[in-house]
Amino acid sequence: MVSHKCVEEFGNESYFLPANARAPRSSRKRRSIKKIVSEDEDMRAIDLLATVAGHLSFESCSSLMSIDKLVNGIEDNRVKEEFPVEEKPLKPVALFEENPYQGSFSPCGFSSVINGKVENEAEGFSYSGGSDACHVENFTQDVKPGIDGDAVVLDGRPNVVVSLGSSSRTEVPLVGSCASHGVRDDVNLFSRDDDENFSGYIRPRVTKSSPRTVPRIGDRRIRKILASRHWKGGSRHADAKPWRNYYSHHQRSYPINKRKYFDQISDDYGLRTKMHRGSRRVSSMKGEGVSFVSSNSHVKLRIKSFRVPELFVEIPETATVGSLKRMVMEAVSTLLSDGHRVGLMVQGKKVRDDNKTLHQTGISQDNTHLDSLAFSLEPSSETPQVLTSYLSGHACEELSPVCQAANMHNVLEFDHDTSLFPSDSLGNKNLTDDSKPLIPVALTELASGPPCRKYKRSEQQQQQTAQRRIRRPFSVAEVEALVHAVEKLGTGRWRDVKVCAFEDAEHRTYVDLKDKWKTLVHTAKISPQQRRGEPVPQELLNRVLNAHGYWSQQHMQQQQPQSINNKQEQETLSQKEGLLCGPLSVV
DNA sequence: GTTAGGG
DNA sequence: CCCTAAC
Repeated sequence: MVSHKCVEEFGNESYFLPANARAPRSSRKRRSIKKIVSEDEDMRAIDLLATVAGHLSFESCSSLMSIDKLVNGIEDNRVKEEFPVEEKPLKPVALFEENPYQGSFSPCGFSSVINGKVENEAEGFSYSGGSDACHVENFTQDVKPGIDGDAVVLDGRPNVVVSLGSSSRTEVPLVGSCASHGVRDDVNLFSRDDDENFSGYIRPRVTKSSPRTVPRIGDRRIRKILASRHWKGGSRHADAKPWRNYYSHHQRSYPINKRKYFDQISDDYGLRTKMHRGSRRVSSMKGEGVSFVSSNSHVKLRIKSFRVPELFVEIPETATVGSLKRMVMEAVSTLLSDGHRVGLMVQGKKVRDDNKTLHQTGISQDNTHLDSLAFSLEPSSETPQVLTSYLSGHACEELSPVCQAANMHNVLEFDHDTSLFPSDSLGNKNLTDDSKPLIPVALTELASGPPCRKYKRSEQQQQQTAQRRIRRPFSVAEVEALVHAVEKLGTGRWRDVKVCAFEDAEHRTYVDLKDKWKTLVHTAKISPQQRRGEPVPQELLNRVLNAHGYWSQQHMQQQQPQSINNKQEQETLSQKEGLLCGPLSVV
């Protein structure tokens, strides 16, 4: 709560309006333009990608089909197991451990799919997506920039590539009958974790006869968009961005079961639940909804089903149904056993802090949002570092043989609930009528001169593709210093704040400070239960609100200088500024 | 180079 | 933390 008294005090003594303070930028209209441009570019990118997907699909004479039924077909074999809460140790796959974010780049750099080509931005090394483009309308598509996976090369041909989440990289040989038919028998599985970190595999393809040069269509802007999308994986906040919405829904865990099946087994689970009432045990991966059964101070949950991360399957149409079933079964089994953990969402928000009590999280016996709780399976790794694995030199070398085995193939995908496709903010109803999940399979050709040499990419690539800085949460001490500085200097003078209070903190830019202040204001406004990370003392948050309110008011008055205001006071206060920088330094 | 704001 | 328009 903002104390009126405090505000008064700040206004009289603690806050200083700089004599040269400029009108707040908020008074300048510019955002609207940017937004329009951005959306437009998004649309262009989408169009391009639609073409790609359509091409790929059409080219391979395949049609999208749901393997939902196939998934159901393996239900009888579904795994019953407990899901350990504790995380399994991550596999040491990251090449650049100091920066887990590097994993966002493909083996030879960032890859994006543009008009059927995959471009490796960093190395100027591209693949091409086969023959002439076919436009297929009403086809939804996706891009998977930066993908991880292990190529399994058998008999010189790629076989099966499965990548499940961040911590599990599993190679599952396909046991299909078509292997003997001389048809490439490769199956790719893609999985997305709950944090929008995509894991998967892009198999480049070489069209031996047409080593054409891949035009670098899609200006850099588009590639940046794609890259940017990928980075969004670290974001914790849902926003209204069309792509964001898309990913939010499609990269989230996907209920492997469908309603039909669910109904069929519901009774079974009811029984089972009773048996385990009050127990921590979870004996099923099924069931989506969760309901409460209250009694005394205990919260009792019934998990009707579990979500597993979305899977993508790529398989030749000549493969047998049986092989596909086995493959899916293996994938699911692997998913459950290899480095996944349980995720919890309450009212649409992921609960990451394992130390919070259920009550603090909002899970209480008097909780009335019975449907607001959801469990999911998710990769045990939060960061996209697995993707890094493909940055290794060996991955690049493995690429070549893979590329040699170009062939048509089909892409199947798990059927999605239409409800999972929200209308985006552009007004596009899921982009297309029978929109399907994206099928970003990059088929390309190896461009001339593979610049992808072992252990040679890092320097050049790191220069070309600026690495995202690691996340460095602000300590309470830093927050304190920031609050103090803003109290004195106000918002809008972030450079001064930096110089005065964070001069020696190399890793804190004034933009960082500005951003932190933004989040602090937000944090101060939300309920303590909704806050995450190291708790900021309420006292500090109160100061944040006070200062924010005060300076906002100052800015308002500057916009509309109706009141003559106290010119002399400003001057007086400005003179004091010099004294303020001393004790604020934070390292 | 800074600032503001959306992502 | 990133990106970028507008200064």
